[in-house]
Amino acid sequence: MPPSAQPPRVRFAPSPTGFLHVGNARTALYNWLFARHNGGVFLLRIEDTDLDRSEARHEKQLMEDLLWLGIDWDEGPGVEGPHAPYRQSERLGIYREHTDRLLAEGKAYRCFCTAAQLEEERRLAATEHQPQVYSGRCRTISDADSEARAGNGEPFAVRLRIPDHPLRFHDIVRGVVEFPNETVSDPILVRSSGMPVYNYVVTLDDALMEITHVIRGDDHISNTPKQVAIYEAFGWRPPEFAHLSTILGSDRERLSKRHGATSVASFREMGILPEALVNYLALLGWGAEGGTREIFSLDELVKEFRLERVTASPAIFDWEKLHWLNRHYLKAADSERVAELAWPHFAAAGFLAARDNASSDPRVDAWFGTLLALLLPSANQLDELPAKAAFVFRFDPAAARANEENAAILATDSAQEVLAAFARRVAAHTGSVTAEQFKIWMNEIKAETGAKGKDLFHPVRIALTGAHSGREFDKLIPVLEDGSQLDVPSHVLSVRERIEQFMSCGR
RNA sequence: GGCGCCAUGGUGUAAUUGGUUAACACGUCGCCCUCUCAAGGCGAAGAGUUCGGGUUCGAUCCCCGAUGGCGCUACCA
Repeated sequence: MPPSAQPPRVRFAPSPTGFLHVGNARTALYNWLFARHNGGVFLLRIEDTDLDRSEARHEKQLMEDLLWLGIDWDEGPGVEGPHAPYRQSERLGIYREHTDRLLAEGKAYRCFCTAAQLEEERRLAATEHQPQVYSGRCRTISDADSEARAGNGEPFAVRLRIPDHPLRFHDIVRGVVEFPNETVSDPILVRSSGMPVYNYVVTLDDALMEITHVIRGDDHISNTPKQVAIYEAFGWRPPEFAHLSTILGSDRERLSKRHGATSVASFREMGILPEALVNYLALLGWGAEGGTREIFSLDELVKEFRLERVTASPAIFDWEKLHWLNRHYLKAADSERVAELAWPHFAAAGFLAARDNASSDPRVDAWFGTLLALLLPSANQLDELPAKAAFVFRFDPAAARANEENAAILATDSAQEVLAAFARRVAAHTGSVTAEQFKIWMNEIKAETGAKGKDLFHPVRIALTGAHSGREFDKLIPVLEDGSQLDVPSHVLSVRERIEQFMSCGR
C-alpha cells in the first residue's frame, strides 16, 4: 500500500450456495485482519448471481458463521453503507448501464456465435495445441450490422475486447504476474440470457465499491487478467491483489467434503472453539515475524497480521494442530462457558436433560463442572466428551468383565482378594464414600492383601469404571458419589451400587 | 494441449531479504511425574532447503531449465 493511500477497503464476497468452507473462512479472516490492522473498511457482499444455487438460508448461515468467528463487517447486508445494495441480485440495473457504456465506446462487442461454433473452435485449438481463446469472429462486425442483428432479435452475448498488450497486475503475495494477451480470450460479460457473468460483476462491484485490495483464493488468479482488462476498459485503476493459496487435505488434494468436516458450522457443532479455529486458520498460510509465536487471540492477530507475510504455497490442513490449539483454548476458557457449550452434547447422548428454559438445577450444574474438569484434559473437541463420560452414566459390569485385558487382570487371586476386601468395606459403610475414605480403605487393603500399585488399583478401577485406566481416584470418587445423588435422565451409580453390581455380575 | 501459480523435516511456519551448527510449533519417540490414562515438565530423532545448471568469494534466498503438485482454460461461481 502506498504511504499516501486512503484507508484500505476490502471485501469478502461469498456465494450463498452452501455452508461457509474453512478455505473461505480463512479468506474472510485475512481480509478482516488486513482491514482492522490498517484501520480500513471490511465489507460483505453476497454473490448471488447464480440464482439457482443461491439460497436465503445459506446467506443467513454464512453471516452467523462469520460472526461466530468474530468477523464483523462495516458495510454489507444489514449494515447498509454508501455503496448499497450489497447483494448482486439487487444490482442488476447498475451492471446494465455499464455494459451499455462499454458497447457504446466500442470496448465491448456483441457476439452472435452459437454454442456449436464455439465448441468447434475449442476442439480445433486443442488439436493444434493452441491456447483455447475465442477467435474474435464477431469482433469485426460493424456497429450497424450489430445493431440490426440485435434489433432482429438474434441472440447475442456481450464480449470484452481484450487489448493487444500483456495484462499484468501486482499481487502482494506473489509479486508481478503477467499474462500474454494472446492467451486470454475475449471474455463474455453478459450472457445471451441478459444475465451478466460472475467475473464481470465482481469487477464492477469491486470498482464501484472502491475496493483497494482484492484478497481472495488463488483459483481466481487466472481470471485476474480479464478483470484487469475490465478496469482498463472503464479507465479505472485496478486494485492491489493478494491471492491466497489453496488449503489441501492430507492427500494433497484440494480440501473438500471428501476429507470430512470442512464447514465452519460443522466445526462449531463438533465443539471446536472459535478462537481455536481462528488461530489455526491464521497460522495456515501466515507466520508472525520471527516465527516462534503461535498462540494468538483475534486482537493480537490484528496487531501482528501483515499481508506481506502471507505464504504463496498451498498448505495442508492438519487436524492434530487444530486439536492442539483447541485443547489449549478449552483449558484457558471460562469453565461456565465450556459447561454451557458442552451440555448439549450430553443432552444429545441422553445423559442430561435438554436445557430448554431456566429450569436448570444448580446442584447438577455444579456437579457437571466437576465432571468436565475430570474429562476435559484429554478432550480434543467437545463432542468427544459423552463417550468419555459413558462409564459415569452407563456403567456396564458385564462388559467390563468381558474385556480381555480386564479379564486378565481380574483372573489373579490377588485381584479377587482386593475386590472382596473392597466390597466388604463398602458394604459395612454407611453414607456416601469420600475421597479420603477411599484412600484409607486402599491403604488398609494394601496392608491386608499385600497387593500394591497396579495390582491394588486396577481391579478396583475396573469394578468402578469398567476400565483399568482413567483419572485419579480422588477426582473420580466425588464425581460418582455426588452424581448418584442427583436426578438426571441417566442415573449415575454410586460406588456402592457399582461394586455390588460388579460382584454379583461375576457369579 | 495452452497459460499461470507453487516447491524448507511427516505437517504448519522461521531464517536480520546473499553470510546461522537451517530456528519454532504440531506430530512421533524417550525420560520424569503417576495405580493407570490424559495433562504437565524435560529431552531426542527427523530437512542441508525437489532436481540440474548458472551468477557470486559465498546461495534456502537471484537467473535459466527440468520434475512434481495445484489452478484456470464455460454464455459456472
